[in-house]
Amino acid sequence: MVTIKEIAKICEVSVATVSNIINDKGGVSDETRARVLKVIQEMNYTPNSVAKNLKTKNSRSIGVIAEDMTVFALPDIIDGITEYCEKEDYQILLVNLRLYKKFEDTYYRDDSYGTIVHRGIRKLLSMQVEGIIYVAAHERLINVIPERMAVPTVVAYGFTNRPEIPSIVVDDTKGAEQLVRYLISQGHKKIGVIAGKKDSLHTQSRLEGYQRALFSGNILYDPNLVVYGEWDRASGYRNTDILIEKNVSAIFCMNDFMAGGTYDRLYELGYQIGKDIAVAGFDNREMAEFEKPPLTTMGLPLHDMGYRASEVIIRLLEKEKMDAEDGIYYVDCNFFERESVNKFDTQTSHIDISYAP
Amino acid sequence: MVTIKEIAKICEVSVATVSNIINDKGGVSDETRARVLKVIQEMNYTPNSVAKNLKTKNSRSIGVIAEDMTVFALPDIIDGITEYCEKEDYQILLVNLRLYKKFEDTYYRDDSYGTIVHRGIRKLLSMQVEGIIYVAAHERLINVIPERMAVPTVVAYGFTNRPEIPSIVVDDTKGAEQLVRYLISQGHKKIGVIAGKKDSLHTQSRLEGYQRALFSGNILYDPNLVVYGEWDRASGYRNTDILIEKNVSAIFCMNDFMAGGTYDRLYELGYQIGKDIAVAGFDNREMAEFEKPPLTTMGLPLHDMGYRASEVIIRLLEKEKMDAEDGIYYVDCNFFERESVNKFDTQTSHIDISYAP
DNA sequence: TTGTAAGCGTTATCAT
DNA sequence: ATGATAACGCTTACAA
Repeated sequence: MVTIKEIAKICEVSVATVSNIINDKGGVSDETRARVLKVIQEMNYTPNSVAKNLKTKNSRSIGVIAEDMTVFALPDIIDGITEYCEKEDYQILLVNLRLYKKFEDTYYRDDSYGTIVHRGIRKLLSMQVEGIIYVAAHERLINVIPERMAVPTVVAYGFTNRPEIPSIVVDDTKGAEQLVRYLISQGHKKIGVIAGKKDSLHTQSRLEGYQRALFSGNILYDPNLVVYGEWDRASGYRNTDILIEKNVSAIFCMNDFMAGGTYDRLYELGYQIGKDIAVAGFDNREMAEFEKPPLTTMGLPLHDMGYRASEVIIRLLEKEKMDAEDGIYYVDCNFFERESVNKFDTQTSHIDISYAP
Repeated sequence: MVTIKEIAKICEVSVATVSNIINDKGGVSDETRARVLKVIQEMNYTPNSVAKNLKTKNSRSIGVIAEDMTVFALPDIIDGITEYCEKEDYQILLVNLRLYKKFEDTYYRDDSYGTIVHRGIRKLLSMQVEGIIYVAAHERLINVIPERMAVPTVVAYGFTNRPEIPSIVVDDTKGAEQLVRYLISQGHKKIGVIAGKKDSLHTQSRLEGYQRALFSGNILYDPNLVVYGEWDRASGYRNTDILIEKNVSAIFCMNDFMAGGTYDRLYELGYQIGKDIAVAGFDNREMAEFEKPPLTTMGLPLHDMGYRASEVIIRLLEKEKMDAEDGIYYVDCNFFERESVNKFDTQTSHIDISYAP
């Protein structure tokens, strides 16, 4: 690798001059600048940013800790991170914890993986990253970030409860509210819910969104219309019957997988989705588009959360104040209107197989 | 950040001694070692690897250039890369080119994106990566890698035609052969193929695998039984009729999307997949598992390719010779036997709606 | 306008 | 067994 010293020697100037030219400090004659630039070009010289970093103490790099790259949310989040970082000319050091691969679905119950996280952080810090973005594999409370981090840190797709460590999360409540408002706008009043696991943050927020939409639509909230699933297709299938018995005209499933199960069951029961009954999902997983009929769903703002996370951390690096007082940034979902929601006409009753109360 | 100098001062030894202790050079009394180690612990000192890198000229980091993180193949490939790199204690610098986002599906027709790639490479090189892994978004000939790369380079999920730049690719031929052999083992002889685009490398290799399987099964290769699609669901749907007219007992779709289209059409036609007729896919996309019935398919060895890519490049760094003579490493697919392939009994004829020749 | 030299945090050589 | 010191490639006062 050619160094600044060699360029200087060839040009018969000092390294300081070369350095000044590279970094656009003034005070260099046009003649020498041209000569030096030409040689730099010819020699294909690129400054060694390790040396530069050592001297100037800014690495223009940020560390990204991914709980598990292969979980569906991560690639888009990281994509968003990289987009903004590229604009601001920051490099990314990636640490993939592979938590799902290592512990399957259980790692987040205790904090036993804390030491793995700490190791990742140390590594990144030793490489002089200026900030760290921790990307959770699913949204929950992240409490493995050490006290007194040496560099600004933000958590994407997870909460921290610590104002000094901003979190970037999905605005589940608003997303669900918007989705259910849409259902209501199509004439639905009796809207069943297949919720996720009861202790999930997503479940709680989305339920609140549902309740808000009902309220603003002047519809009584009937707790009997919400049942809890396990986020998987089977539980969507299983819970559909309960809601059908209650004679709902629309079913809001809190994720697309469960909506898939609802599709399956509804199909067996002889319903035509998008005609006899409405189904809506959440997340906008790849399959949503390929269901028959294509599933209307509320897409997670994965890319936008990553983008926002970069914005927040880079603003932190540049010492500007944050705008979210409590350090929580809610990012809006994206609505995908497809074909699974029919207009509901109160006059026309739909197929009714209710067991009658 | 605490430095080695401060540790030295506190311990009243020289920095050289501290350095020797950290790096396990001998010649230090147990007494001082213990004392220094204790202080290092207490002060939570981590060596600055930028400085270390500058001095020793090995960064233990490799650059990963991803054509587009959000394309389905990439996360698993990168996961494989990170797994091996973690074992070997190499760090990853990630550059996400975002080619699909920037150019949609056309960028790979010309090499106009070459300058974007070069910029990424320069950046990585300036950060002193010891090697570069280029990860293509879909398998094809990659000819944007500059001549005379300053560090070892390998391409994952793409060909280079340059022995000095090894490529890691899917063994499509073997995968297809294995899949079709399986079909044959289930009694199928008249096996239709919905191929991908005719000019695709995947199509050509998978077709060869099909032919090899037929040959070893002593079955005549009938070119009329292969039709070409566009890799999308619609073309699977459309081409199904052609094959059905030919009275095939099994359909091998060269990807899962087209298999989905075949499912749709077969369903309309009144066939029971996995009973009246067999369907097999390729790729093992997420949806394959959720089709009804679950689709038997040949999974792409994404993770394994990434893992192998790291192995190859790290071996290159350590100057060991490669084992693939021409620099191409074929990685085996993984078979997923599910429920879409029935045993075919020659005695029993299946539903026949052929238009009769 | 250009050059000299110190220093960033390490490791490595050579003394002591 | 330990320490002084040069060097890695760069930036930056400051001097010329």
